[in-house]
Amino acid sequence: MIADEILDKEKVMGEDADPARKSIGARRNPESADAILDAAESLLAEAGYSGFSIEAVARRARAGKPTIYRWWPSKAALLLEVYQRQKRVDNPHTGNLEDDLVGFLESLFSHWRETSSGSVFRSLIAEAQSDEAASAALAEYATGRRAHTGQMIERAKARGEVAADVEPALVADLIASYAWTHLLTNRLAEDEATIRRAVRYVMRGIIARNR
Amino acid sequence: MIADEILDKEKVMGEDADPARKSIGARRNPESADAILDAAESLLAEAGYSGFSIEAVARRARAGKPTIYRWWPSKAALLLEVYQRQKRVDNPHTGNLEDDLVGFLESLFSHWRETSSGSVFRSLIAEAQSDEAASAALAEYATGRRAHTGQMIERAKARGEVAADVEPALVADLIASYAWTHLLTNRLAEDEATIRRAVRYVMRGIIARNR
DNA sequence: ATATAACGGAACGTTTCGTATCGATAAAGA
DNA sequence: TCTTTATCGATACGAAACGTTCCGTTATAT
Repeated sequence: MIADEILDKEKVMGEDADPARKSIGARRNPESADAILDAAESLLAEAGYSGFSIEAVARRARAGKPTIYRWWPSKAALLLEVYQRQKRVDNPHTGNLEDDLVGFLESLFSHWRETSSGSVFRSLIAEAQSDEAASAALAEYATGRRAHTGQMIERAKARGEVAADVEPALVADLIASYAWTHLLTNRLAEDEATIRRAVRYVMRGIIARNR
Repeated sequence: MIADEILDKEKVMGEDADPARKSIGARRNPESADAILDAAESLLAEAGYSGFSIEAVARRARAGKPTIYRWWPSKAALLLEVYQRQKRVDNPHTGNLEDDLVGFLESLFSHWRETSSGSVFRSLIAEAQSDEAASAALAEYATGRRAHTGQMIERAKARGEVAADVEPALVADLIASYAWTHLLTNRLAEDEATIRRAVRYVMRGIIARNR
């Protein structure tokens, strides 16, 4: 087919991850975009949300402000992509729900502590208070994340580890809330024992009695 | 005593709520201060954190910006006082812990929904991401609030309603986290049944078995 | 080789923060 | 009654950041 060559080139050059882009010729320079995202991420890691401004990002990335605004319509959009680019914490599956939940929270906390991810997420929450798009994106992400954790509980329920009348989504909500609040109040340094005790209260409430 | 008259006058005029004030002659005009706080609160109620700026507050309160900065050192400080001026939701005591917790969450949710309190609190959380003082104040408030809820659980424990090995502070943390997260993700409209189901999971985990 | 388009840099207008200066006003003391 | 003092609103200011527009350059695609 004739279009193949064009498609190939577009694939190589474009990395067009955003299907909402209108103009045909519009495509990012991957190097430039990466430098901008890297700069934004490192600024957030160093100074948190206070140090995050489009101009500071442009300075650090040696990019022009118009370049940033060409690809990201607002500060919130850039923040959002930095956030989405980060690696997800995946749910462990040890065969024991309590260990799964504790392991999940521990790796989430350490991920938030040891990378820029915590700062980015806190900034996104802050931005969501004054930006509608960020608020919607945050809500959507939170819903998806809860569903993911819910599946972890669903599997335990299938194993008979969890009582039949337990709603995994609600339990996942409790667990996720615990994590969020600790992030927002600078209490990520909890050790495993504390986390395990908190999880145990939830566990005792949902565990199958007839074992 | 000789000092009585002077003290009386200071009491009438000053309403010196801020002991950190340095200059002796410095005291707020209560009417002016109230107008400023009212303006800030109504702006937050109408447009949320987006509509909150010192200049907008000054315009609405028919006050000068320097007047605001004379009494509040920063945007965060004003936000904080608006927040602290709001009425607290007090913990019910029905003699049944589950009813207490559900009642507490319900009245907290409706208070956040139906007054400006929710907007103010969300704004405070946002501000805490870029202002150190707001962050410290938020952390302090959160600690105190958890302790308050913890006492509710402590009472139930004294009644024998809760297992002996339960740490009230940790359970209070779970409950408060649930509330915060729902505020931040625009999920305050939950009905009583949903809240009760969430609380029930916690309850089942902490309830005394030997009843 | 030429047209296209993204790029960095600079400048612009706007908004907001927080500060400084000014004259007016209202209350306290002599 | 007159003077002093402190607070008030108004206005202007510098600094910073947002988001936009223009320009000359560089790199890509045909």
